[in-house]
Amino acid sequence: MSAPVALIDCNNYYVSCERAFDASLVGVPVIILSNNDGCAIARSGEAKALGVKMGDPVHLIRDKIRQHGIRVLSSNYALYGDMQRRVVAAIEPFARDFEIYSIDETFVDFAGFEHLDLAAHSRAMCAQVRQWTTIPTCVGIASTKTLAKLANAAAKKNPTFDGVADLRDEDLCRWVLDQFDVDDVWGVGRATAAKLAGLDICTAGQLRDMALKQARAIGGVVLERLVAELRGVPACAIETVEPQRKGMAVTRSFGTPVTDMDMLMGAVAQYAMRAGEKLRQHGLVAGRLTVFFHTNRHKQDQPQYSATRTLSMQPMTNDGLMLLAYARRGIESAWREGYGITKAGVMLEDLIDADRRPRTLFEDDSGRRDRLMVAMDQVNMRFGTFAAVPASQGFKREWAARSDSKSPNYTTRIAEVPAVKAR
DNA sequence: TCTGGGGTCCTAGGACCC
DNA sequence: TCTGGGGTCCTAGGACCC
Repeated sequence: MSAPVALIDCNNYYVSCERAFDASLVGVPVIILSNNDGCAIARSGEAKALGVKMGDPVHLIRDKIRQHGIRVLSSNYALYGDMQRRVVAAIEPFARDFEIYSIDETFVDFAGFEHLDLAAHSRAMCAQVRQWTTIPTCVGIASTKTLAKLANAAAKKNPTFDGVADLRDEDLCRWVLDQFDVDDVWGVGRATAAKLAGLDICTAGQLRDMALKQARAIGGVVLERLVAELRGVPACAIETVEPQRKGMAVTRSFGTPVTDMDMLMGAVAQYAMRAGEKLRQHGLVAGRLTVFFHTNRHKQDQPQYSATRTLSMQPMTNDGLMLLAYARRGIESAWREGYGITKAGVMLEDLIDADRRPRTLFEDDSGRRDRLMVAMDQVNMRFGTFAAVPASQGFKREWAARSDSKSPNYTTRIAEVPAVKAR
């Protein structure tokens, strides 16, 4: 028997974060919108019960929102990111080790804890998270990460588990796997589910019983590993050290279409500067930059244009103004008049640690540019994003994404911290 | 008027080399 | 007239995740 693995997952995470600071959101249907206030990306239980689906475009559910008085909020990532820090701090004392898998999910290594009643231990962990953050959580325990994901889903779905499902019991595991559709399994998406349906494999239990060879034939090594995991044979370990990242991106949709190259340049200037900031935060430099922009693909009756330019950067850099210069070249070479551009972005690849950066013969080693970047980071940190920007970015930002109903930065900006009044 | 953003991994196929 | 086989590296694209 392999060591127990648990997945602790926050319920309706973004909504729960908002509720922590606004009691009027408790007990009523709430949805959180994607960037640009485009579609619903998080829903309270009440909103799910009203039939709001993940990814529903908000303009298609206006009637439902009005009819049921659904509360609608723009997303507030500064808040969700900061709350995650607090959630993880509450989990930490209960785990031998852990892997932060996403903004609302953490895998917990329970190796060496087998002598404990792990369900009780997990409930204590959830109680700690709730006390420190008010955020409700569920836990799934199993012998592999894939089974822990399903255990967690079972704990959320079936009230008899009371928030914690332990699938190390084989009979219980079989019973639960037969309850879930194959596309509920972690790693099975639309394409794979369709192939499996052709073989009459429709439940997680049937997928577990599939021949490994056949799994390999239709879904490659990924599906083969997945079937092994469903059988309780670990094929993916808990990653407790954060792996070196391979790329990063800053991309946005525009609030209104952009038809002017200078205006596009303004948006991309902001993304390039932000990308440089992210590189410096992670202590990295990049060797390759891709800039892209395109028209609205949902409107096929309008003229479509999509462009991508990839440039290799020498020397490798994390200097925002350098990134901006490369991005500018890409845009100038790809720009065409006569289109309404609705999205653009800057992506960086070939990332390595800044202190392992290969030196080139003719570069400026004085460090002046590094100091400029440090200064800009400090100004923006202290006076708010966009306090110091290159002139090409402009200050009007006509293209800025919509964010009409964002909650305050309760925990990350001192001016917006909620005040508690004594009576 | 109105449809997100940011990642990872795997595979196939071309270029190139010996 | 006849024209190998195998390895590596890189890139683009698909699939999936939250």
